[in-house]
Amino acid sequence: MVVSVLMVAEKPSIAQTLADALSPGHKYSSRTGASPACKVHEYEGDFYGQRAWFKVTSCAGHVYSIDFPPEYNNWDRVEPLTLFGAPTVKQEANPKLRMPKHFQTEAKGCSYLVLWLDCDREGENICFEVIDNAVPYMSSAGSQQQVWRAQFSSLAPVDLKKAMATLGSPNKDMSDSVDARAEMDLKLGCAFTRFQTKYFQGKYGDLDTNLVSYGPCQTPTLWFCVRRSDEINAFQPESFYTIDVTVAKAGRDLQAQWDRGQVFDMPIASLFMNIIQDDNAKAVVNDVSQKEDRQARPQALNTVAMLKMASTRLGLGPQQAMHMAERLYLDGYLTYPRTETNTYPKNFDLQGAVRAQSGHPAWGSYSQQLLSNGLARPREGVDMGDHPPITPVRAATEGQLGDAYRLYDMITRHFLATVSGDCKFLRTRVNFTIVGEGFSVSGRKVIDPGFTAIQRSGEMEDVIIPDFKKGETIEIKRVSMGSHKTRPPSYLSESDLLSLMEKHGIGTDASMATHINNICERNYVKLAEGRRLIPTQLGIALVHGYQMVDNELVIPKVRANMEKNCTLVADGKAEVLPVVQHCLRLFREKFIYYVTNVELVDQLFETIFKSLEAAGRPLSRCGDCQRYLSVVDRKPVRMFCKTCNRIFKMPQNGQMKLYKELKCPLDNFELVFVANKVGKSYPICPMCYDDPPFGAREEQGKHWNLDHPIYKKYRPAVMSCIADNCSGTLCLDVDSGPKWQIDCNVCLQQLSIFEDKAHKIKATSDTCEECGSVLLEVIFNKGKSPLPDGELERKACLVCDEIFNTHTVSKTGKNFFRRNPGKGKDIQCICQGKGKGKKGKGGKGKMRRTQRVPLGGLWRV
DNA sequence: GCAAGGTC
Repeated sequence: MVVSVLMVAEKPSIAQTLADALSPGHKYSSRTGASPACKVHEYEGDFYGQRAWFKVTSCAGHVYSIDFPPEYNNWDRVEPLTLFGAPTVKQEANPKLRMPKHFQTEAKGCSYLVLWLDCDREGENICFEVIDNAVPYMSSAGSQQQVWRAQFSSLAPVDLKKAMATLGSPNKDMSDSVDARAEMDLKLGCAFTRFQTKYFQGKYGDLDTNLVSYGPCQTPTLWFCVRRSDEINAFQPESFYTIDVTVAKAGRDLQAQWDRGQVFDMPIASLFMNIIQDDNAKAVVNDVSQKEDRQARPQALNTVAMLKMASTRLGLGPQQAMHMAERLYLDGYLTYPRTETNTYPKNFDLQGAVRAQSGHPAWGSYSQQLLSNGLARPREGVDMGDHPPITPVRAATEGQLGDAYRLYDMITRHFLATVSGDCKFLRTRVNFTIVGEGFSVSGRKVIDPGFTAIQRSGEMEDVIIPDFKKGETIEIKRVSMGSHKTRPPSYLSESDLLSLMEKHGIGTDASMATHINNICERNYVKLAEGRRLIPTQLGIALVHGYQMVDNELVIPKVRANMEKNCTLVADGKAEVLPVVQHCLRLFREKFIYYVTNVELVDQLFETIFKSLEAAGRPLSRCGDCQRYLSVVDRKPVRMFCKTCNRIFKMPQNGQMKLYKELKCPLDNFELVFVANKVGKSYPICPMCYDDPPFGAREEQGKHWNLDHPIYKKYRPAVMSCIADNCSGTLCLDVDSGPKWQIDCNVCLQQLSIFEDKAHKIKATSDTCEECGSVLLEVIFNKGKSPLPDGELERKACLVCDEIFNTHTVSKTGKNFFRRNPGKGKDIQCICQGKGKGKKGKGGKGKMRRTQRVPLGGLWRV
């Protein structure tokens, strides 16, 4: 019997590597599965003594990502503090890839599942995402273990085969630690980000960011930049002095180095100066030494090293470099670009990789030379067991790669450099004394350029000096005292920042570039010349603000502590729940403290940014207070009412003007015209745009021009809502007759009038004598009136629940109709005049009739 | 609209 085995890798390229390594004779067929991204490779082989049909496929990273349920994603209605205790849901990380479906279909009929995900915590976590989708659809494996985990430390065929022979089980603890980290990151990141964003955007009109974000990785990343900027600002320059001696030999002037380097005392420097300046002073050579020195060939490239080099040598930002490297990887030019390993695995085919370059127009001959002379043994480094260092796979020209060629060129030259010899050079040092003070002149001559022949930036220039002999006297050409000042350090470069992040464990090889990009995008730092990161006033205010409130919010320790706690979970020394709860409780406290002390941060913002009021320009009238709303034209574009203390989100693109001074029929706000250069121009109501009426939440942010169906459905502004604390407007649903319904456009309270009976209602200019509310005019159909006769006009007060007959066209004279409020209770009709009620009980001239009030009468529902 | 982590 042939059993089926499903094997799953972390990404498509590894599935292919697996099939190549494990299928007998490299014979396998490939097809597309339910996911457009992940192929399925199939072959027949042996699985622990059974004949088996193998299906090798992959994920594309995580199947799921964590988020809040939709109801928690409304920034206006959810208090950020509640996020700490909010539930979370797992969503498909990329629904287009249809990964769950992919595993469900491939799992059918399989008895065994072998998980080949990357051997790190994230990989372990993805194992369980796969298990959740696959196992319920698999066939029984009898008494055998059904789910297996391959543990491999390299992707070399030998290692993969070894892993296949020694399968283990997935580690739930490691997986749990990832869930723990994800939940904490989500909750505290979102809580702080939402609070800060709303707080500062509600106060300032010229914040130059859409989002005032906080995160356990991005915030410490910013902290590094601000700390350096603080150091620069606090820097006090100090004077120091040098003795600059120029000697001459063979017609050449040579600048000598003073053995003391520099002194910080002016009198001392002058003293030496006086001694040396003596007319009789002589420079006598006391030593000439020559030493062979070498510059070591570089280490193999891992991600961080590549990003640093791309930044310093190519001027490419980490994010940009990462994208290029990914492209080159996907197109088969490079090995996987996300790796921490900077040493080649033992069985890495270095020869093959060099041979692949031997036909290249720029470095083909160099590669051939390397091959014929023999490759140098690469330097040792760290093997993290994830992926080999970043290495070119096949040769490519500028024509093939376009823009990305620069990066490819850098990586390939670097690769060739790692298997080239060291750069050897001869250092010559001539020591001489002038009245007992030591000086020297140095020269350098390259003996063997080694790797610098291919890695241009490593190139060294010769410094040739004439020959000197011990004991000889040299001519002193000039002596002077140099006065200098110590200089502050520079702003951090991208490369410096990457090093710091790596050192402090902020982010991963795959995410560091994103964190740096984030702080740029949020306008916390600006990229300056030499790819240096200068914090903006916003970035500085934020970091200094955190420091004043709670320094632990911003220092790298924040991340380190979380990681430490997650490690406890991964090592099985702690349970997920208590760890997550502990950390969240801690951060909840920090959050509360931050919120209560945010004024400290705000003090810093105050000096930098303009208040909403100062930044806005008056545009249109508020529907509630009839004063002018102001618009803040910079993003996020918003309007605000100073009097009502309310902010209205507005469309982010387009010029805003007043629209014919027309008012929104629903809420009386003056309409605003949004003029777009591209696309449509349209009028909107600030209120309806920000908070769509009648619960049309899903339409938030959409255009609410006057053609919107909701404006046709409702006859507006019947009167103000009668609910407590509601400023809404009661609007008549024009489609609802004859069972007329009146809805509040804000609190959504629904009222209805005279089920089945009323013909038409509208607002009048009369008010109720008792409560002062606007009275509605209610017109009944002839014959359908609860009253015996004809067509009546009445006015109704929604607040007092009363209806007044004001006029009748019947012959029965003046009627008065009153109703006792309450569902199911009787209403009474008292006809005054000469009417004749069917069941009239009153005497002459007075008629009484009772009728059961239908449910859904004239009271709140 | 938010975090950080995978990868496409």
